[in-house]
Amino acid sequence: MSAATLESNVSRIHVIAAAPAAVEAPAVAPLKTQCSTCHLRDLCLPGGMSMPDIDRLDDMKFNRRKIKAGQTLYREGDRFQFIYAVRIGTLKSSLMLADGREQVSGFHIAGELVGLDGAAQGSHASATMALEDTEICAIPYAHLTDLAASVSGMQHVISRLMSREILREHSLMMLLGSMNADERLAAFLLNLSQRYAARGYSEREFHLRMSRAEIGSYLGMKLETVSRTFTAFQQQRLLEVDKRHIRIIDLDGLKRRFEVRVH
Amino acid sequence: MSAATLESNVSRIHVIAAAPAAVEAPAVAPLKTQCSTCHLRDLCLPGGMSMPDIDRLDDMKFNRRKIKAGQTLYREGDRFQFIYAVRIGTLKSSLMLADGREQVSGFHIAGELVGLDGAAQGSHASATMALEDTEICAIPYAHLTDLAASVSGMQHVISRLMSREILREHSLMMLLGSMNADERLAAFLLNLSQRYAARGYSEREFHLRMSRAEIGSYLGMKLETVSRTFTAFQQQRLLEVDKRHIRIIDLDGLKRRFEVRVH
DNA sequence: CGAGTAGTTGACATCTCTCAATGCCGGTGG
DNA sequence: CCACCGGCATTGAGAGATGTCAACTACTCG
Repeated sequence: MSAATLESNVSRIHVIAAAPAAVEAPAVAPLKTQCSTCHLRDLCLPGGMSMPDIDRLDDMKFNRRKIKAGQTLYREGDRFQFIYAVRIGTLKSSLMLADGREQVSGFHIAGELVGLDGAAQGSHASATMALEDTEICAIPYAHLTDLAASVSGMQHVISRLMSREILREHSLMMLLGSMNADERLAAFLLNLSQRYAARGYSEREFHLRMSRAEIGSYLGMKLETVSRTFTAFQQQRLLEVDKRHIRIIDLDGLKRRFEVRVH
Repeated sequence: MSAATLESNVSRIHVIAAAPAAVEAPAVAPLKTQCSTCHLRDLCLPGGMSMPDIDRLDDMKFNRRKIKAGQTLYREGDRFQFIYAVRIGTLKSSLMLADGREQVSGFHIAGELVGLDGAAQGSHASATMALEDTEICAIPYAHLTDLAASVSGMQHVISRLMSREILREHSLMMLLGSMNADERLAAFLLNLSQRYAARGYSEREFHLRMSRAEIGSYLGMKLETVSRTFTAFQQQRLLEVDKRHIRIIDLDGLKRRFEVRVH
């Protein structure tokens, strides 16, 4: 059921502070990862790259880190050094208004990349924290751009990643700007469903890793409204909801209620 | 007053359909532009680049195009070939929901870049049209990425542009997700004010190029609410509003009402 | 001059928020 | 082992903000 338990026996290393950008692998290194043998390679950074290009990625041997539930990967204002690929677990990114209001800007699951927002000003504009015990690959951004100079395809990969992030935010803008509560929650659930499906999990049954308040912040509504909308969907026999466990009964019904390509 | 009339005597060429990506300049070429002599160079693509790098940009000799008010630069689904730098005028970009609902995703003025959203999938995700007679530089994206392979700084420039776009959208998400009507309109006006100021125009007095409905769509509210909020601001002596002409009386008051870094 | 578009304003409907009470866990400590 | 506590979720009632519909004005363009 839980993605976290499926693979939680991987390593025991905790690197919380930013790791030094060591290129040479020391004799006894922290756990390193190669893209070519990663089970997420088609979804993640190397998606769409040619084998020789992926080999060049392998040369970089990315550091892995574990982040416990509730710990932050980076905060607003932190120096931008890495982008991060989620291996296992779930992250949330959020923005802060001066008066403390929070806006969740995204949830990230295995195979997704986080941290691209830092490239514009050299520091992160958002904060990102783990919603459950999570493991990531830290990809030194400078090395990636170096690689882009020599590997022709890499330039495109970076651009595509960023552009994909722009598209993702487009969808959220659409949602926040022109949809009501029902449509927002339906869009959110359908989007999650698709992303789980793409990773081989059930598209109809999953466990939410975020609270009602976090969903609400992401969707621009209050937690009570999220809760009421869940109840309404349940009464309309679209879903079965038990706290954070969701079972979609009528997927087409949900889609009919709202058809949009999110992400 | 109007930026359009200031410089409308530039050229008379109209290229509406996507121009062929002609690299070799024909004997009698359409008007070409060099970044190094452009009055917008500090705000636009070459912003922050070194002189030798800008010289490389000059070699590309971008085509200019004029777009009349109401005409579109590209539509959702069009092949992604160019990014566009606004020289004169104003553009709006928008996204479409299946049922026809529109969400304005941005307004673009001189020195700003448009079209980056196409890089992810090779086709544009949004449509962009001119709100007044507008002139742009068409920058062939493929040439830009070619250049990135040879000019070390160019890779960073592209990434920074995209990341800036991500930040811009962050602000809009913040706005749509966690602000009320007053705050939205205040943020919108302050943002415009800053952008005009950065271009040497008045930060206190300007002419809106977009309708109430377009502002509303951008801010996630109905046109009537936009209108009422304008009236309220006027009654609070924050603004003087005469249709699309805005004069900010109490800039600090507006900021106090809402402090956020947008764009 | 007439039609059409854009903007404003009013009255009312509706949706979402706010505040408050309650229930349901899971963890902790007596 | 049980009582208690804190965090999360649900639900209700009422308030407040924004949307809807409609009327009216001012302009612009033919």
